[in-house]
Amino acid sequence: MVNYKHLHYFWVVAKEGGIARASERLHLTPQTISGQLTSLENQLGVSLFTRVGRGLEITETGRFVLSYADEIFSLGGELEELIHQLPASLPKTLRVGVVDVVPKSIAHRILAPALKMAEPVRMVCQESSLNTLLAELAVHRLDLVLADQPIPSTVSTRGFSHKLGECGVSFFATKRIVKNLEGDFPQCLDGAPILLPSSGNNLRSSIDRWLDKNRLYPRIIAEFDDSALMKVFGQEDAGIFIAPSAIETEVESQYHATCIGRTNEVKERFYAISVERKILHPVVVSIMETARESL
Amino acid sequence: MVNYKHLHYFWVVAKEGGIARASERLHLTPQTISGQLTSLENQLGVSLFTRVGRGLEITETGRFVLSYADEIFSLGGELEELIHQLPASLPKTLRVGVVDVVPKSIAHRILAPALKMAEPVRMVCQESSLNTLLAELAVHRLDLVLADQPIPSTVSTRGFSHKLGECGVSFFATKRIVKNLEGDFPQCLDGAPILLPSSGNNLRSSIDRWLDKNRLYPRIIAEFDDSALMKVFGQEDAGIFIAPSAIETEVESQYHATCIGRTNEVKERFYAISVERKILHPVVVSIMETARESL
DNA sequence: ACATATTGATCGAATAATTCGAAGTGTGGT
DNA sequence: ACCACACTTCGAATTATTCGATCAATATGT
Repeated sequence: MVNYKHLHYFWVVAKEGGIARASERLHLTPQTISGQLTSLENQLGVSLFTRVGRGLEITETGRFVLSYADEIFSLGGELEELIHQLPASLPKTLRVGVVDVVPKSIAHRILAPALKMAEPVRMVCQESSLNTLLAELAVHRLDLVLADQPIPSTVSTRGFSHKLGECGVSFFATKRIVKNLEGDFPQCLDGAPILLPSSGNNLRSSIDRWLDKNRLYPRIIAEFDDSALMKVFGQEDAGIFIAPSAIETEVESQYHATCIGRTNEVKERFYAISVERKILHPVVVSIMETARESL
Repeated sequence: MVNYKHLHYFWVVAKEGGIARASERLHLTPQTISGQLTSLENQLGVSLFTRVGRGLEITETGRFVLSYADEIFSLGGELEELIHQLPASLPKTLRVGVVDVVPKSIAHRILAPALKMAEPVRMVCQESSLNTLLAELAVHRLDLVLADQPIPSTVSTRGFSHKLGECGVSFFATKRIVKNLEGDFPQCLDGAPILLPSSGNNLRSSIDRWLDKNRLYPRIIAEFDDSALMKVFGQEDAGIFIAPSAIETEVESQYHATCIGRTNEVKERFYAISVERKILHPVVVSIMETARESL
């Protein structure tokens, strides 16, 4: 571990161009700084300065270290400067990660109550894959992750999954696609162009099983990590696409498609993942309650 | 001054989500960390965590501090990681600042020898105003500044100016401009369109004095901080422009202009400014020697 | 060439900080 | 009610930092 105190002395010495001047600025005696500088060199195992004449000259390695020290102590200075002029009471901020397969309207429905609370809440949303988000959650950069599956047991991350609800899935298609479908739902899916979530995804596995059971073999046009992107492709006549039945009407109006059928044999489930077993964050508590009602 | 040791403990506690887990990772007892954390809060004058249940919850201020700590200690880690895998002998790097009024070909002529030395030298050039460059020089981010004047006495910067040489100035113009000139040099300058260095510049003052003495009142079309930009305007028929006589042929061929006359009454001087009175950097030494010969 | 001021390095003692053991408080689970 | 857990407080032991005294090297001025 680098000693930041030593590094700081080094930084001042490098910027002041000598121990003597550095000692004035730091209100320390030169012998102190000289000693600490030598400690730093020993700890790092590199030489930072070379004596030349009666002064010091920074080495190339020293320059490299200096460039880092510059950034580090600029940040430190900035922190000190800003910490006191922070607004007295920062708005409560809720940091949410949304797994990208979770439909945006579902996410909105779940998160909306947070914004309607008595005390003002600022929400910061981030969208990514489950693994990325779990990593962020682990280091407390997120308060909550919205996912379509509980925390996988293969992941070593500490965390607890809270089921928010589940619902069946509906199939959607634009008029142009519907026109070419033969037969009723679900038989019409056989041989039809379809857009699906990527393999490895939880919902995808369920759908695959269901299609298989019903001897339906649609033509897979494309696979998506992001459900919104999938829907946009669907809107552009790329193929049949899927969404939770709970948001049927939103999908129909937003993407100009019609629901061609639904099943309750495939369930899409939604989970809130948090670090603590017991939910502490008051905003999260209210989210969980509302979610359980509305799904 | 923030205590980076305390800040580091805070960082680990925040990332691990508690003092107990942090103490394991740091191989310290919880009471140590608890104490140091309280010191940090007192020093900063803000509260970073609040007790909730039997654990800690980070405050909004804490989150703010955490975001800085994250960057700071990531940089520190990066530094530690990279410091040992640095190439054993980094190429000697010479950081030069060139004041923008100094013609590029002059700068090249002065700096070229550095690249032809026995040991490999990497050169990093930066172009800006004299004041900006002197500030960089003061904090040892530059080894050398190439300027058209010695270090101004009004500036508090420590530093020493070494005269590299001087030469007269030549006047250039494109064919289209020459065609409209009346009389011989220097009378032809009177009333003629001219491009000049900005006011406040050293060379500019000399030129003004010289023009005045000779009762020449050219029409000043534009003023430039950057001599290269001025020449480009000259090339595009904007007016007569000026360059040191030493680079007459380069200017003529590069900017498709002809020299219409020269004077030795206006001298352009070039200086190398360094922090130490005695030049230590071997590369700089060789630059100075060659420069004195070639100008 | 010499004295002198300036700069950095080394040693050991005084001072300041960090750390840990022991004991205490409050909380949550059974 | 009890115990296990997480954080605090207090005082003593340990460790790190700082400074005075001293030395070595070098540049500057006479």
